[in-house]
Amino acid sequence: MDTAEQQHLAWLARSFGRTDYLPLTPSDLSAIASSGEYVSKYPGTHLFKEGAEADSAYVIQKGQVELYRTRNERRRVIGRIGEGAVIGDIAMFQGQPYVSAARAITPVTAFRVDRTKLIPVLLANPRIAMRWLVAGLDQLEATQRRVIRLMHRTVREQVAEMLLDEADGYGEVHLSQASLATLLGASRQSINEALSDFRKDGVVDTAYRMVRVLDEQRLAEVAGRI
Amino acid sequence: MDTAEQQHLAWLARSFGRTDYLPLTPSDLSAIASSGEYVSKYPGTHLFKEGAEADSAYVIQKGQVELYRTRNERRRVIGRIGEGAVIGDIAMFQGQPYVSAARAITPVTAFRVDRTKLIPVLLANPRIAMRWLVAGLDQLEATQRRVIRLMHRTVREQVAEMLLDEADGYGEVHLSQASLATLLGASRQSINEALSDFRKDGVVDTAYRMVRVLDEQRLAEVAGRI
DNA sequence: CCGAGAAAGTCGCCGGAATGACAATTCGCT
DNA sequence: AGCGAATTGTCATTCCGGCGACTTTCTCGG
Repeated sequence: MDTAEQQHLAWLARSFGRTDYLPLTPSDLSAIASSGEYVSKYPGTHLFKEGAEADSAYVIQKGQVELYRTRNERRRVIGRIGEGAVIGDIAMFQGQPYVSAARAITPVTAFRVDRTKLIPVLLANPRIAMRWLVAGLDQLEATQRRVIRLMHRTVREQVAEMLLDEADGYGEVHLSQASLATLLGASRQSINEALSDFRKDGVVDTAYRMVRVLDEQRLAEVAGRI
Repeated sequence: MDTAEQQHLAWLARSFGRTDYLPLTPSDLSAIASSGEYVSKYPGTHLFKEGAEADSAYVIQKGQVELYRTRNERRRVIGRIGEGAVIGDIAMFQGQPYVSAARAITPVTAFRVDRTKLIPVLLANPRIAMRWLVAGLDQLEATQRRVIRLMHRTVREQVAEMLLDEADGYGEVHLSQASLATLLGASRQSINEALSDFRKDGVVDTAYRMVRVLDEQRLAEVAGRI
C-alpha cells in the first residue's frame, strides 16, 4: 500500500475518532437499543481490528479507546477517544473495512451497533438516520477542509495547525514526532526542527511522545489563522 | 478568502460535478416527485449561484450545465455535467451555501428538489434517504482520497493525474495552464515545464487554453496508476 | 535496577519547485 | 487589420524539506 493511501486512512480514522463527533442523543440510543448491545472490554482487548469487515459501529459510554493502524508490522497510534465518541460508523455505512483498529486502554463500556440489525431500525427512524449521516457528511467535509488547508504550506505552518487541532483540554498533544510526521506526510526530521523552533520561542514544550502548547495565540499566528 | 479555502471549494465543486455521481434511480425520482418540480433553463441562465443559501438540489434530466466559481471578479469554470448528475445536494443537506454557481450552457431540463419539501419525503422514504446520503459519503471520501493522492507527488505526476481525470471524450482538457496550476496548487511555470516534457515525448499536444492527451497509457504510468 | 528498543535531537547534501523577470504567442474586440 | 490583454515559453536564483547517518535520551519489561 502506498504512502498516500496510508495517509488518507490515517486522516479518516483520526477524523472519526473525535469526541466532538456526536450524532446521537441519549434518546436516539434508546431508540436503537434493539439493534445492538452493551459490551465491556478489558484493557488491551479489541473492539475491532483494522481491515476487518465493518459490521458494527460503537458508541463509547465509558473508558478510553486507542485507535491505531499497523504498517510494516508496526503499530501507529492514530488517536485516543473517550466517552460519547462514535467509531466505525462511516466504514459501516459505506460497507468498507475498518480503516483502523480500536483497542481499549482502560476498562471500556460501549454500545455496539450491529449493521444488519441497525438498518431496519434506521429505516423505521429516518430522523436518526438522517442526522447520523449528515453528521458524517459534516465530518468528512471538515476533514477535507483541514487536509486542503494543510496543502502547500510549510512544515512549520502545518505543525502549528496540527498542534492547535490536536491539543486536548490541557493543551497537550500525545503523539510521537514520527506520528505527527506520518499524519502530515512530512519527515520526522522536519517535524523535529519545527518543534525545536517553537520550543526555543517558548511557544510549546516537548517531552517524550508529547507536546504541550504554551502560547496558543502565537501558534495560531504561525498557522495562518491570524 | 485565502487560497487554501479557494482550492478546497474548487475541489469540492469539481468533485461533485461528476456525472458518475448518481445516487438516485428513476423510481426514486417518482417517489420524491412531490417535493420538487421540473424546471427548464435557457442557455446562460442560472440554476443557482455561488454563495447562495442551498435550499435546493438539482437532478439534471437533459442538457449540459457548467459549474463555475468567481474569484477576483473572474469566472473560473470548474466543470461540466450532464444527464443524471445531481448537484447542490451536499450543500443542501449540510445547510451550507452552494460552493459554486451552476449555469445552463444548452437548454436544460432539471428536477429541482426543494429542501423543505424534501425532508418530509425522505423521512417517509428512508431507503432513498440512506442511499442518497451514503452516496454523498462515498463521494466525499473519494474526493479526499484524490486530494491526498495528489499531495506529496511531483508536479509532473500531479499533472499527469489531472489530465487523465479531466480529459473529455476527445482526450482534450480545456483549461489554461494557469487554471491547472491553481487546481493543483502549483506554479504556472512548473505546469508549463511538465507539459513541455510531455509534449516533447509525444504524450500530449498543447494549444491555447487546451491540452490534448495523445498517449493515455504512458500518462497513466507517469501518474503512478501503472 | 538495567538493558534493549523506541523516540528525539542534529548535520550535511541535494533535488524539486516557487519566485521573479521577460520575450513570444494567441485571442477578443474595435 | 490592429491593439491590448491574456496566455504560453524560458531562465536564473533561492529555498524548503526529504534522506541518510548518527548520537543522545527516554521507557518499559524483566
